[in-house]
Amino acid sequence: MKYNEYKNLSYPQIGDEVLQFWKDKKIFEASVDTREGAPTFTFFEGPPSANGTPGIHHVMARSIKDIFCRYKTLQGFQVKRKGGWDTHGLPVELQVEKELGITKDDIGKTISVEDYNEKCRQTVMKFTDQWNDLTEKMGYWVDLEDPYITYKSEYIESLWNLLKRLYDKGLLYKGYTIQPYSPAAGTGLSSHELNMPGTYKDVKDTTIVAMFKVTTPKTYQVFGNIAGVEDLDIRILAWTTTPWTLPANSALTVGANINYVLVKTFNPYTYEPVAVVLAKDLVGKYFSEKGQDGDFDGFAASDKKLLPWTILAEFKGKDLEGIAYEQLMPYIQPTIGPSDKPAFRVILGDFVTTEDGTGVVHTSPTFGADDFRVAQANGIPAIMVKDENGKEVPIVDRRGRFVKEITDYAGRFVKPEYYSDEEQNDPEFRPTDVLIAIKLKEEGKAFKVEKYEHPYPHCWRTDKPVLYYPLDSWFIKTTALKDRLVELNKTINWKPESTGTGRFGNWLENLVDWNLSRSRYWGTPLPIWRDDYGNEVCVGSIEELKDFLEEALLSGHLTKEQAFHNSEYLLKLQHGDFDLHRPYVDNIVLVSKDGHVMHREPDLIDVWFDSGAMPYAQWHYPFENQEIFNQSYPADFISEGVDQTRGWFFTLHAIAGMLFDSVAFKNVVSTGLVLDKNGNKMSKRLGNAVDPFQTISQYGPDATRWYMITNAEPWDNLKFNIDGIGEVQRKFFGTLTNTYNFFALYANLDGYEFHEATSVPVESRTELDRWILSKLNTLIKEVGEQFDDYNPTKAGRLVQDFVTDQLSNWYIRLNRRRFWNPSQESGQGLTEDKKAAYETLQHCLVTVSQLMSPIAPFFAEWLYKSLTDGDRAASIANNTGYQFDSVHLTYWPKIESSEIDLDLEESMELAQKISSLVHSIRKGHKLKVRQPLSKILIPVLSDKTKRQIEQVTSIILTEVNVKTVEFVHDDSGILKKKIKPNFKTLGPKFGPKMKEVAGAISAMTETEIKDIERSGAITLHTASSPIEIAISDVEIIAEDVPGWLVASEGGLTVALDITVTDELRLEGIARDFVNRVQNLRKDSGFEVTDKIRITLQNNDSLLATAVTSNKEYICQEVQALNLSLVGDLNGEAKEIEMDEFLLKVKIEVV
RNA sequence: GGGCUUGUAGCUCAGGUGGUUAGAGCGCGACACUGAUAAUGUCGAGGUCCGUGGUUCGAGUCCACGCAGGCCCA
Repeated sequence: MKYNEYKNLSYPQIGDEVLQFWKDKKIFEASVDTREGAPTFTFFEGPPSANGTPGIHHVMARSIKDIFCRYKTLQGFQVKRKGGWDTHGLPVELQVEKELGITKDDIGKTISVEDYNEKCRQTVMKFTDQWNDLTEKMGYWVDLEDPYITYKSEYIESLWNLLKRLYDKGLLYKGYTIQPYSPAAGTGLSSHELNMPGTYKDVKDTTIVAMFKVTTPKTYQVFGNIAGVEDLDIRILAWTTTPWTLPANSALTVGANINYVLVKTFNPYTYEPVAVVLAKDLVGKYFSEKGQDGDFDGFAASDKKLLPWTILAEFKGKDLEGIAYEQLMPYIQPTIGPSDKPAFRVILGDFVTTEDGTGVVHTSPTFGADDFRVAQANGIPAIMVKDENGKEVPIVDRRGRFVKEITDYAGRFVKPEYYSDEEQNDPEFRPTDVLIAIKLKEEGKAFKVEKYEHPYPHCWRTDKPVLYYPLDSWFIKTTALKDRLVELNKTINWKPESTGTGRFGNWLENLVDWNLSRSRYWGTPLPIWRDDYGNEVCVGSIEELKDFLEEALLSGHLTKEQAFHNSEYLLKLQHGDFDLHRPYVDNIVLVSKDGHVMHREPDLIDVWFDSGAMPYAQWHYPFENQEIFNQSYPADFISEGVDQTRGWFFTLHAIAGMLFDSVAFKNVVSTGLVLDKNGNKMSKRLGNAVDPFQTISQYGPDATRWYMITNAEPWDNLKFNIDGIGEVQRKFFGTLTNTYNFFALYANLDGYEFHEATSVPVESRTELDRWILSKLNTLIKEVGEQFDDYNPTKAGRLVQDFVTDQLSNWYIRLNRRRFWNPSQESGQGLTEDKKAAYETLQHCLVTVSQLMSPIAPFFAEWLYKSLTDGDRAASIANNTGYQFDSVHLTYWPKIESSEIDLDLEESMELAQKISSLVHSIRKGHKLKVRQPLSKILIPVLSDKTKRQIEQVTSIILTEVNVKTVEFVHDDSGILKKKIKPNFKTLGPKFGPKMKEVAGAISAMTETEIKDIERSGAITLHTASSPIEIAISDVEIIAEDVPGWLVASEGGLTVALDITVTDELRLEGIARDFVNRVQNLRKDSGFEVTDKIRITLQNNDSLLATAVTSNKEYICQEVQALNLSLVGDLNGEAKEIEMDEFLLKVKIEVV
């Protein structure tokens, strides 16, 4: 047997078998090796972390990656894809802590850093086996033999090298960020620690609405028009729940589009006249309605409980920008840096709301993250002091006390909770916030002081409130190259585009410096050593580290212990069994040129730097593989989830742009999420997560991949419904398998073999053959275009529609007769016609296997091999088409333009439409297809349509079981025409008069329609004026043939003669008879090739006549050698129901 | 709160540059076929195109404002 036939095909089994085949024959390796020397297509693998188990969304993400790599391989590119593992970072640490039942506090106490990191190293690869297993089973081709692993020394060395390059360019610097900090514990808190339950507690704080005095109001336009402005004491109101930050105030932030008002009133504590600025929406919060436009003159004499007030002016926040005010608590003057502007000004910020407060935010860059950001963006300096080493520090020390420069409160804790219980319980005790409130009231700088209850974060260790506090951090100065990064981004092809221009583009536009520092244990150490005297080195390689170590040892400035650690490490470096992680590198002490010892900055770097550096570090560049790197940079293609936009996509882009003035990737597909079928996020906790292993073992990898890819475009979220996979399996894979089996069944019966040299020339094949080949070539073109456009969804849908609608439902169905025509046994050999049919179908199927192979690699392989294995040896010998062992080693099919016949495609479309219309009429009149009818009438208004229909007439006739097609021409006089306005052309001409014109056109008489057809134009008279209509402004269709049954759709009309003549009736009965005999054959278990003898009991003259007069036809159809009518069958007959007869018949194999 | 994104039939999705009657598959109903048969085909029912305004002769499509979901960031 040449083509394997399959009963009860199991898709998971195909997966297993093909996987084994790939392994045995090393097909993946071959798919790379056979492209040696060809242009490369570079793909970067975004490394997953193997410390968790893979989920169904990984199948999705990796299918996308796999698809384009396979596609480009088919296109002839060499596509190397190195796998990788992300191994550092917080999730690993957390998992280890969970497993060991410890917290970060235990590190260095109950467990050494050394042991802790060792545990991380083991844990991080914990599920590697599962990942590898899934990778194989889902058919993701990636090199797992030699993956990059981010914790390896080579990898880290590359990172150090990149950091050194940044450092040398002055792009790596030490600054600070505002982070949650616990003075009681003396440590910063991660966002994870801040999200722990119980962290936020309701506390009652003293809050102050402070009054910031505007200097020289009349110089500002916004106040300029106010009468008597020079006499006003204008104060901007700003509310704070942390009064202790007021001495550090250096700006006020307002919302650009928020409405503010200037309100004339009195200071509620000093009763001095004043005019205050606050958000309009919040006026009601501070002023009672009774006081509006109240008695100003009589206020002094009143009990002063009711403040009179009146609105003097209203303006937008943006009108206030730049206004200067007097420093509220002038203990310390800001040091103005080179890029700074003066402090104590009004600036704009997007985080301002009118939910509470005054709509003006008191801004102290050292004690608020928003404050810091907005201040930096506006060049506002911070209020800082210098410590004993001349280093700038905030006005609150690390224990939470004011520094000495804040004379009134020097040494006081800013939060009462930092005092001991005893101190707090002293009746004389006043929290610092209260002292500040009193002082401001006395100075006439407070508008309102009150207690306010709100949630505030607390340190989970000490239970004391957290401060937002500036902590040292290392930064990459991404802002310095922002413009270039924006430029480079414009050259990247983003799918979808909006991620690139929107999410990513906006992110670049609003870029801040990249904070590299992480206070952790398991990660890449920052390779910077420094002392307290301004000396600093950045180590860029292991070689350098050796040199520095040697220098340090020779310097004589090390203690005994330091020298011991250093020489120990140096020895390890020399032997190659070193570890660049903590704690080992922490013990290295270097010595500066002027003889000071330098310690490593204790930070680790952001893991995103690890992954963003993979283009270089995966090859241990620049220490090794320079050539490979140069060939494979930048990447042609990457793909990850859209959530990576500010993660991996950014870090890749930033490093490439800053160090190599290049993009890191040219094309990127950012993928959406995989949700459950109800659109909820999948999570193990909710139990709605789908197990990828189970899915693949149940449905096989191909249906799973096909479903995920064709159901939604990659960047849309996918609502994953397992039933959808079943549907894809039945609909697409089932149909395709059936189609193949159909081919195999008859090809084997006929002993068909493919010989390229003697194949039937395309031009001498049938209409249907040429049509499907034309469709096929169109398909190749379109699928290629979609893959080129990185749209696998559209590509897959095109293939699927071709297979189900065109190939199976039209080509195969209409050609069945050709295939089962028993030419071989009747001694004719394989006729030219049959051969053409096999060749056409086989070619279609092989091509389909290629087109679908990127998406469904296993099934495509199975299909390809089933179709071509038998021809392999000959093909190799003759260097012809089917020489490749695997579909994945073939080359993308060439588009044979000469085989594309769009006119024929249109013809066939007409045939399909006409057939459908006839079926519809038959249906409406309960005329089953088996009853032949005599005539279809098709009105045609153009010669082209007529010719196109004529080309496929025979196909239509067989499909709908009608004897003839007749065309009704325009001049026959029996057509009834309908005229419709063509709005597209009429629109520009008539515009507003459209309704009138459309009405006039619809009302045209038969004569007028003839007129416009003849002369190409006509003048119509509407109510207002005569109008000129051209033939192109209307659409004329023949929609009715009076006296006939008619159906029409889209301008195509079909009329059907439903008269059943006696002759047709007999023929119908004969067909019915054939049908019953066929059933009987099948029920009796005869072989398809068996010849039979039929004996029919003559008990009805109509039936007898029908059978006799169609005897030849019947015999041929049911392969009867003999058909006889007898008087009585003596009970040997089978009784079968026909519509109106009781059939008594006997069949036997001859 | 901000940026991006999605909303069309019971479900999953199509619907260049606006053109009047909005499509497909599944599901559902009916029928046909019975030599692709645990297949297959045909026909049918099913829609306030998230809402409200606006632009236009004409809006599923363009604009504005909302509502609901998603992601990222605060």
